[in-house]
Amino acid sequence: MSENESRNFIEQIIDKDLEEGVYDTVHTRFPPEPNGYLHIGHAKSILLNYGLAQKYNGKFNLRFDDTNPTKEKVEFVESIKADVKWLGADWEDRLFFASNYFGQMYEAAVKLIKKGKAYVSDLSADEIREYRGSLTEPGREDPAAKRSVEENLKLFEDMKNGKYGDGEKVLRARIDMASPNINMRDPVIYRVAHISHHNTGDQWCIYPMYDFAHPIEDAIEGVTHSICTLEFEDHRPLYDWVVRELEYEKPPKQIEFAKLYLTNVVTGKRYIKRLVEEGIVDGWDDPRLVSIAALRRRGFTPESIRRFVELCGVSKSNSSVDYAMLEYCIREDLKVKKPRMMAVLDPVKLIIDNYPEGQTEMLTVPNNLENESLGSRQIPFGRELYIEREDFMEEPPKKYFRMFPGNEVRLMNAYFVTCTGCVKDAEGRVTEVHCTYDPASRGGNSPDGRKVKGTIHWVAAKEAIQAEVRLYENIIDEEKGVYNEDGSLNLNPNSLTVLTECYLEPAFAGAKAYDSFQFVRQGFFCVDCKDSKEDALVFNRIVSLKSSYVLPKQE
RNA sequence: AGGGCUAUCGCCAAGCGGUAAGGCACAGCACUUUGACUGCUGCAUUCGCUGGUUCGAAUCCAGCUAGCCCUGCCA
Repeated sequence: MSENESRNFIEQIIDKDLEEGVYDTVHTRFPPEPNGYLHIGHAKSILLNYGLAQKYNGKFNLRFDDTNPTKEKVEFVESIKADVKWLGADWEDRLFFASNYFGQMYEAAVKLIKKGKAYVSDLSADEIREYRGSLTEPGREDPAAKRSVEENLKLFEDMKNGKYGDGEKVLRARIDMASPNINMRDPVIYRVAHISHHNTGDQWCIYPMYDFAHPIEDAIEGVTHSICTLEFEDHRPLYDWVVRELEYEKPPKQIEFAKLYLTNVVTGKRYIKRLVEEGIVDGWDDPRLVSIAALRRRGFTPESIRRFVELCGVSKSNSSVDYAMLEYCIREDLKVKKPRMMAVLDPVKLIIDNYPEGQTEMLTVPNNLENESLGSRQIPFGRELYIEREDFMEEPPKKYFRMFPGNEVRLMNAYFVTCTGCVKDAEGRVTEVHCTYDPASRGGNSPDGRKVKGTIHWVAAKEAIQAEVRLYENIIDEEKGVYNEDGSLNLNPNSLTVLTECYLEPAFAGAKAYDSFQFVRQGFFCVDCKDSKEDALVFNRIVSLKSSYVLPKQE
């Protein structure tokens, strides 16, 4: 790391800690609860934690914070592991489960009881809420708060041994019922739940609460900087209380940062759930969503997401990053890494009248002019081609320099052609565009040095692969924002357009799921995996190139 | 008198008492085997507001204002 690089506020804290000897190493963790799928917001946390470990030559753990069996499933454990791995965060051999510490947590609770810092309460959930007071009024002491250590020990053991039903008893930390911070008003730290746990099965019927469990998990693993989001700021005094009362040496320290929000994107679980249930999207990995799986399916690379998170920065102010920033990152990444291919999305036939009928020739074209290491490929060229409907205009506006009668353009990497006219159907719709070619201009340059202003892409009609292309746009209408006045989601009805008559270069025949490509003037495409049938290539258009189709403004 | 946090360009974000970095977006020009890409140029006399301290304040102090979070036996 370079000295003059500016450091974010977390790095500044770490620098200070290292300098003052508070810690002599950096150890971070990503602690998801396995209760759903990861999204772009989690990516920020993962990459932030992993990045810090890398930067300071420290360690990074992946830990499942599975202390509430009512919400957790193994299915999510697997998808989370896959997503974290895909993003490139390497936890090496440090994959942990909070549930594996249940024994130590139980002992920690016993220790608190012995110190007189915790007691078993008989209050119901409703009563506890009532006793807790309100934002402006202090809470009242729990009637059970004065129980003896011996009695608490016995009761807690009974809780563990299944003597009580769900909700009958809880263990509370004895802190301060009058604290202005509601989290400190004798928080519940253990509850009874007779439910099978995905990892520990029926071994336990009491489970620790997050506020109690999390600092212990961090301490056990030797985590130094426990990074979480802003809403936990109020919990920090409790975090500190737990590690202090449990007398850990070099206790971990909690640091909070602002979550990543994207403009005009739904990240709330309940909204996504609704979109899925109502069939508006086709699942948690629908390309219009921003789950990690959706981004992957849409062709985003791990590198592009890493870059994005890096560009967003880290701070404590709530903010919403412009979606255009994400698109910029994938464009940047793909444009030097991927071949630039040709595809015609809205085809019209182009017939070269002076090209021999039945002849096909192979042309060698560079894959990417900016990256020679990508080599070149062979593409077929023939008498009949497909070009983009918008690349021909019978009566062109000013400054239009693609195809129109009498104009000469370059077929990219092929020949110069001069438009001679078009054929229209009964409705006046152009069905064929005609032209003649200059055989001397093979490869796209004329030996006499004459220039053309326009270059267009094309695909040989006979050899082209017909594919279905799905164009995904943001599911939220960008003009109106995320919510309507009544609080409902403001959905964009055109968020998915399916084009069935699209023609791609034959080179795509071998494309695999998740392969992404850059297309000349048309953005980036990714081979979809989910719905692709055996013999059909389905492409998702992922990002459009800015203003690629825009004609000059007409006066 | 409930507590905590935040406020710098349309969107992120540096800045940590010495006179407003950078990126995205946007606009213009140039270049171009696509009008993309690339390159260049432009884009906050001003840092939520009002006072104060200082030779000097986005940075320190005071008082306001606005936004976010907190009354789960969720995390």
